[in-house]
Amino acid sequence: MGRWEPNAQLRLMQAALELFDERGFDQTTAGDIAERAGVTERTFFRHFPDKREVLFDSSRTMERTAHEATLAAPAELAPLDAALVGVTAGAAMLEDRREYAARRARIIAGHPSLRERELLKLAALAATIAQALAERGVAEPVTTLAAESAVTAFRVGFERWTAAGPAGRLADRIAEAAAALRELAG
Amino acid sequence: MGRWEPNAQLRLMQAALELFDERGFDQTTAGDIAERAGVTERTFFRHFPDKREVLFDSSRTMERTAHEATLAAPAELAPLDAALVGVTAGAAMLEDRREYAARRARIIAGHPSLRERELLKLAALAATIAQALAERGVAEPVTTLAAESAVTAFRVGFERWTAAGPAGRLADRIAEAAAALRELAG
DNA sequence: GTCTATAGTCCGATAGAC
DNA sequence: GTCTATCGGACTATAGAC
Repeated sequence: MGRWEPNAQLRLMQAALELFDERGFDQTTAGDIAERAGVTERTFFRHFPDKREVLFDSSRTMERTAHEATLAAPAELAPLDAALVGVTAGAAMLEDRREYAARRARIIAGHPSLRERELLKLAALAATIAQALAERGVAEPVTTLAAESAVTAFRVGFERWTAAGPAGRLADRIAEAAAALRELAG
Repeated sequence: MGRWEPNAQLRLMQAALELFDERGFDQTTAGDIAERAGVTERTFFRHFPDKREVLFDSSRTMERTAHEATLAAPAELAPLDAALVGVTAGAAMLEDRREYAARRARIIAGHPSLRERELLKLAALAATIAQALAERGVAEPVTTLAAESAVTAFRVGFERWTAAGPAGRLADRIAEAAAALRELAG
């Protein structure tokens, strides 16, 4: 046991989610979050470069996973299929956290500034997958088009997964969205 | 002639583009832009809710045009085709401003905060087109998937149009991207 | 850990156009 | 008189500099 409670970063993330939910993003200052987590405001900004970023820690992990899975997909898969393997692998870490994911998504949907940040993260995810496709020998503009399409399928699938009804698997919702996309483009 | 020079908003937009280009987004304050435009900082924020927005005035027009064109597209067109008619119509206002568009795109690409805002505008464009498709009687999730695919084609086409080589038409670059997207999905 | 600049908001006041 | 665009100053929170 050190001088401070451990896991300051995790405590900050939890405190932020609670406070944004309770009083809204604008009504929550970085100082408020730090206080609830038992640290100073300065410490908040040492862990997160800006106030919004505290909600997007998971996206780096997801990006890395998607990149690796896209690279590791069977060589005979077409670009779009490989990209879908990637996003689906990245999405796997959400399967058993539907309630948390939905709550977080609701907070993000409620504030344009958070939507912006989410779009940036999804664009980064698409860029990473496109990069992996390029490493598989796929050429532009197919890399970008396949990666963007896969991320679109993820987005639509995620939306339906969190929407309502019985849980089901996120991977299935993504596959359904991808099938619908293929049909309308074919 | 009134008390002030007219067209304060346009002057602010031009001053902002120049300054962002000359010294960069971070090194330019709202006060700097206002000064060059001959107004006060306070006036800047009356015209634009935040500093980034001064670069995105055109996107509202583009959105409206795309919405109308999607609605007015021949009834027999499939959802993706109608959405492509929409984005292509919205993109038409850029055809004779390639140099300006490329300069603006370069500035945006150079700053994450501006990329965020652009992604938000493109998401709004996709949402508007999806809305138009819904008014045409198309159901979810096809509305969203077709609109997102059309915007992806626009994005890739725009990128190639501004990239290099002889000018050519933006509409043609969008059509090529759409064709490539169809092929990889089919 | 403190100090500072910038973004962005709120209030009231003022001057011209209609 | 009403409407709209401007200005001036004070104020908070973010975020980065020292």
